[in-house]
Amino acid sequence: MSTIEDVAKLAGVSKTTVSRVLNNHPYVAENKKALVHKAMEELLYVPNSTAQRLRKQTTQTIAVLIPRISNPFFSKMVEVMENIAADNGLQLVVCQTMYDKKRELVYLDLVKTKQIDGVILASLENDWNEVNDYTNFAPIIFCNEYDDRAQVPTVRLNQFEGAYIGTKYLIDKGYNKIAKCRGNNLSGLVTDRQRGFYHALDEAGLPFSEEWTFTGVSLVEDGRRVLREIIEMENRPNAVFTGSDEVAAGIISEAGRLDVKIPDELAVMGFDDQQIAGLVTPGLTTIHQPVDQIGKRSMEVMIDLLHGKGRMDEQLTLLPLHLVERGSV
Amino acid sequence: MSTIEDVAKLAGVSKTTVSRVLNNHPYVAENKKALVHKAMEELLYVPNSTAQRLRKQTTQTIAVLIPRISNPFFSKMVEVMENIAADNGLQLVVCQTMYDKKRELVYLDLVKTKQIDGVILASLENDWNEVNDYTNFAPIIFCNEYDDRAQVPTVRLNQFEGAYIGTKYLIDKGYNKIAKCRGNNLSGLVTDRQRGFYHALDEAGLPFSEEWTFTGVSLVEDGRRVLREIIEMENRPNAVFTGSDEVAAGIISEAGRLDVKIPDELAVMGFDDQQIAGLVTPGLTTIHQPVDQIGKRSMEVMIDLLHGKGRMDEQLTLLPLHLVERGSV
DNA sequence: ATGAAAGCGCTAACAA
DNA sequence: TTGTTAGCGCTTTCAT
Repeated sequence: MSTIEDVAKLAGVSKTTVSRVLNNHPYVAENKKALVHKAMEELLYVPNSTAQRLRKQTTQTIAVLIPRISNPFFSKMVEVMENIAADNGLQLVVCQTMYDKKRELVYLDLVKTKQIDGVILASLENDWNEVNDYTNFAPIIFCNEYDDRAQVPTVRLNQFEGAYIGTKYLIDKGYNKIAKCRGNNLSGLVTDRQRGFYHALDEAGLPFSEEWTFTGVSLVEDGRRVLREIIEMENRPNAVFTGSDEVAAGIISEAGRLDVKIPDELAVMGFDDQQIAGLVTPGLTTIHQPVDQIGKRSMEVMIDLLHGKGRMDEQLTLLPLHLVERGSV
Repeated sequence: MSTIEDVAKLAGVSKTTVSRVLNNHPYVAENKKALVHKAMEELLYVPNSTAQRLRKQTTQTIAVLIPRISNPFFSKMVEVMENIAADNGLQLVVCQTMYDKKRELVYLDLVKTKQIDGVILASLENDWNEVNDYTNFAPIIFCNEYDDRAQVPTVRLNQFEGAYIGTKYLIDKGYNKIAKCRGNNLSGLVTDRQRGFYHALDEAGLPFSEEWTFTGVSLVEDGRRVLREIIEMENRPNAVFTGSDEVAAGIISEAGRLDVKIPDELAVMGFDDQQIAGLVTPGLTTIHQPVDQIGKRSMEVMIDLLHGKGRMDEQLTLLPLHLVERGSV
């Protein structure tokens, strides 16, 4: 591999001049510029980006933390983010926490060791107190997930409202025994959804049984299990608020297998409006989250931060969500 | 940020000794080691990985090229890859070509500028001749996709056989007018699938009409379009080999909407065995590709290469595929 | 067992 | 407009 010095020698100029050509500096004579370019081609010269990084103290790399990329919501989000990153000459490192606190901290350490310029948190496993310190090392922003204590830019939806309108829709359709599902952690997002759910119930004066809360539910297979558990229940709910299209799809599919009528015997409310919502039978009535916009806006906020625009302290972007009717309710 | 020099001063030793402690060298007195550790903690010292990279001439980063991450086949593949990469202290940079030749070359340039230690090609847009030169800069391997001219390690399936058994299954079920879909490019994988498809047809003495080839088809929405076109046809096929579960799901969903009976009026053969295959109605009969294994094996081959094990010239891993019956045929 | 010094490849003051 | 020089932070000979 040839270096900037080889090019300088061959072109008969100094390293500085070569560097200037490389960085499109003004004040380089055209003839020297040509000489340098010729030398570069001759030597098949390519700048070593690691050396550039060391010198410039920047990596042109940002990390996005998600639970797992095979969740369609996140893969779509990452698709959008990566496209914008690429357009801006940035690399995107995908970090899957796999719902694990330790893995999350290992990824955050990348920031300490100067391996990345910024972090987009699209999920959060640890308590914010564990994470807060990392904000000293590089810009960290929230995307979709959030925490009230965090003084960092956040791009998200009103999850309280999302859960509220979903639940209210079920209630307005006459369902009065509504179960709900959630994963394992209780993040800002999950907490707000719970609040929205209960608020709709309270408003309508409907009861809620703890028996109707399913936890640790996030995959299609979990949805199948939930349906099987529901139909075995003594006091059986007639609707379920899933908080996830994957879970909802599992419920619907299993219902088809076991000949449980959707929505007559059980109404199913999804969340996300993933592609699958339009492919199951019946189609999934769900809360549409504008995942493209969330991903796009988040990456833009991050890029602004990297360019010194925008402030690191609180700055909230709230995106709209809405209900999509398809037939499962 | 404190550097190795700060630590050395505070501990009263040389930079060299600190570096030795950092790298678990033998021949460091226990008491000095303790001194160094204490100084590190006191200063909240973290090594700067860019400096390490420059010195060691390695990045601990590998890139994976895919069309787009939101294709469930690839998101699952990347999930597996990233987990193994993380376990081995490697970062995974996701590179979406978006089916674009230029973007693919931009990503391959990462290798030239020493930004990554290796490339996993899970798709290929350019002709291999365009790509071959890059093998001089870093290890490049094929995963799933492949090209006969490439002398690089390849982890893949027998796509000829996959297409053959899928098509033969349709024929054995009595379907005799079989359409097929493909995307836009004609890679090694796609070419082999075509050969397998035609081989089964020839063997059975079945005719094929060019009218029954749909190209530029890769998304759910494309599948919907294909179904609409098929039912308008004069000489209408009674089965379709899609080459993609997403396309197949689109066909099935649109058939449901338009009240076309699957498989009676149209049999649908998928490819991949994505999650969605078990969620549509009827379930998708499809060719199972062991995506977990492909991803896992590819990353292992790459890691071996990085460790100097394994040879860069031809080395083929062929993984098994099989048909899964579900009801769409 | 430890340290001095060279240098990985590049950029940016500063000087000329 | 160009070049000299001093590092960015780390690892690794080579001495001792």
